[in-house]
Amino acid sequence: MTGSGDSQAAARAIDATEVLVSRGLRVTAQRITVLDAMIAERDDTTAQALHERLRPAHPQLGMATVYRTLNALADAGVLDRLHHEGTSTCYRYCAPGHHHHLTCRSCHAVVELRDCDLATWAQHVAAAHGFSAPQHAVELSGICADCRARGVEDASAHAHTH
Amino acid sequence: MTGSGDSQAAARAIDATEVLVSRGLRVTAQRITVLDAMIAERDDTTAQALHERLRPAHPQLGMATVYRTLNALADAGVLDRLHHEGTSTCYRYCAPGHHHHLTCRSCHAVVELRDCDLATWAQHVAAAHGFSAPQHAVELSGICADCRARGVEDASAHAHTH
DNA sequence: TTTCGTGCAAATATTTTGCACAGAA
DNA sequence: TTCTGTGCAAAATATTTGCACGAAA
Repeated sequence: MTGSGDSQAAARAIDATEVLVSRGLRVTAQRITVLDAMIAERDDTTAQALHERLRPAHPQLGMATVYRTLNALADAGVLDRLHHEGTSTCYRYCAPGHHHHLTCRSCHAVVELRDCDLATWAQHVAAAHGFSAPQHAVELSGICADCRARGVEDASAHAHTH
Repeated sequence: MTGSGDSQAAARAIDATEVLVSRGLRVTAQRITVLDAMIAERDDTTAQALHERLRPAHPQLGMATVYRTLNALADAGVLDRLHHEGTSTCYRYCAPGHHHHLTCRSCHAVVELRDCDLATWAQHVAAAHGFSAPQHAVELSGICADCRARGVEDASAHAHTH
C-alpha cells in the first residue's frame, strides 16, 4: 500500500513538494516519501512505525532519515509532535492555525475540530486566577462510531484525565 | 538541601505514609522518601532529576527504585504523568479526581482548577462526530500575576497550541 | 560546484528487568 | 514466615550522531 489506494484523496491532496518548497526545505525523494505518507495518513504515527511501513517500497530509506525528516517537518510546523502515554513520540500531519483534535482511543482516527470556542473560556479561567496571556491545549478522545459498531473495548476508561 | 525553604508548606503537608497505606501500597523508606519529595515539590520532575536530587541524602536509593516508585504512584493515581516536549516523562503530585491545571509559563507555578465544566462541552463535540465515551485533557497556561508584575517575557508566545 | 541530505553503524539516552537479598506485613 | 520491594548491573528501547558519499540548488 504505497499510497496508491488513496488515489481519490491523494489526487487533490496537498502536494508534498510544494509544502517543502514553501517552508524552505530542500526537496528530496525521501522527504517526499515521508511527507506524502504523513499527509495520506492523517492518523499519528511513530518514526519507527512509519519506517517499517515505508521500508518495503523504499528499501534504501534509512531510519535516521525518517527521524530527521519528521523532526525537520515538525520544526517547520508541518507536523505535530504528540507525546502520548506509553508510546514514543508520535507525529501527525496538521492543518495550520489554532484547532483541536478528537482522537479515537481504539483506531486512532483523528478528527480536526475547527472553530474552537474555548478561547473565551480560557481567558475567563486564567483571569480568575490572575493569569494573563492564556493558551490552551486540548485533546479530546473517545470511541468512534466504527469502532463502537465493532464492539471495541475501551482500554483507557480508567485514565486519570486532565 | 534545596527544599528546606518550604518548611511552612511542608509542615502541614499530606502524609506520605498515609497516602501509601490508603492506596494499598506497601510502606517502605524509599517510597516515603520519593513521595515526600514529590509532595514538597509541586513542580513536575523527571525520574532522573529526582534520583540525582535525592541521592546525596539517600546514597542507597537506586534509580530503578525511583522509576518503579514513580510508576507505582502514578498507576495508583497519586502522581500525574506528564509528557512534555523535549524532556522525558515528568511526574507531578496531584490531587485526586478530574481537574485541570493552569501553569505559569514563566515560573511554573501550578494552579489546580477544580469544578471542571468542560465535560458537557466534550460530550457535545464528540457526539457531533459520532464519538462516544469522550475524555478530555486540558492544559491551560499563562503568565501569573507575580511574573507579570516582574515584567517577565513570554517565551512561548509563538507555540502552536491545540 | 557548493551545500546539504542520506545510509549505515555506532553512540547516547532512557527506561525496564533478572536476580539475590533485605525488609514489611 | 511469606511475599514484595530494592540495589545493582545488564538488557531492551528509543533516538541521535559521525562520516563518507550522493543529490539538490
